[in-house]
Amino acid sequence: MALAESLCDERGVRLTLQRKAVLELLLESEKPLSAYDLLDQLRQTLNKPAPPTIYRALDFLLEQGLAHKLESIHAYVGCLHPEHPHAGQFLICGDCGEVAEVEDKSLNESLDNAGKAIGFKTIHPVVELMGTCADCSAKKTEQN
Amino acid sequence: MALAESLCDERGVRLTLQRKAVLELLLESEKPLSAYDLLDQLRQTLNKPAPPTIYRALDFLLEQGLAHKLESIHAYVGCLHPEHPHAGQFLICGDCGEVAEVEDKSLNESLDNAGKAIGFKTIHPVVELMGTCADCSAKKTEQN
DNA sequence: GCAGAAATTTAAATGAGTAACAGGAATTTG
DNA sequence: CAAATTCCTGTTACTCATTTAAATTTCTGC
Repeated sequence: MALAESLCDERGVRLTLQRKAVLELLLESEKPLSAYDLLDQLRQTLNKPAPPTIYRALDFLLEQGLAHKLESIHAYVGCLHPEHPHAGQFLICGDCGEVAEVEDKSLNESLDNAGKAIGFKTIHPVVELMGTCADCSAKKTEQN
Repeated sequence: MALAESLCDERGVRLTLQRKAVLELLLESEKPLSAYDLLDQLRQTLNKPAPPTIYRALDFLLEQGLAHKLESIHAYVGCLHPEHPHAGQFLICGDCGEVAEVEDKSLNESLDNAGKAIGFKTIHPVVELMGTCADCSAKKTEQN
């Protein structure tokens, strides 16, 4: 969080109240939050935000690399290491809803190569693996 | 299309009128179609379908591996080789909107491995690369 | 303090997807 | 063939997600 502030300072962009509020919620929550989750939670603290407020804040955070959007579940997570731009991968557990962000070197290389054969220039890769996390796998085998 | 029919026959599932209509539209269109695009187009031929009709047909096609959903743009494409289940990757051009489906061996391996380190079991990988296709890249450099 | 830019609020519309329930066609089973 | 079951379709209405447009406020540099 302090890191986020100093980053914005360096870049000369403003981390305003609602932007900070949204980022805080995302970082505190272990699970990804949808835009409407954020809306509901912020209704209690800030002065009655409407959808555009949230979406603008989210757009800002995404641009600055402070948050990520998970396309396959329409939800957002805070980024844990926003200091360098990066293309992460997300492991999304369908049972408990938790998400792990990883950055696999060889996977990134493969991604780069995948398009090259046909001259495709990748700008933003979306890699989201839907499945079951270690904890939930263990719970399942226990039950049987 | 004939392939789709014989596949459904083998599996003992029914490729009904509206399912076939949706699949035809997807296969004919070079670009992905959103559920509402399909809705508009089918309004002219079929008898006034409502959203659930489309979504049910799409669900069926997805289950049978006859179509794919592109999560990052909320659109659907017909699958070109539905005979074996597979985990494809999609290259989506942000300029012209065209989509190429590829299946990269080493990429698939990397995907498998990415989760293993932390015991994550991948069920359905979503890999969509947003970028610029060869044609559109060429057009851009021409202009400058 | 003031002009201009950036950010926010408000209201309203569109796009995406789902729930619930009633009605029909098709296939099985007696 | 008729009854029972299942699967597919139609309709209405709703929720969630996202964007547009316009009016207003807040901030920053001069």
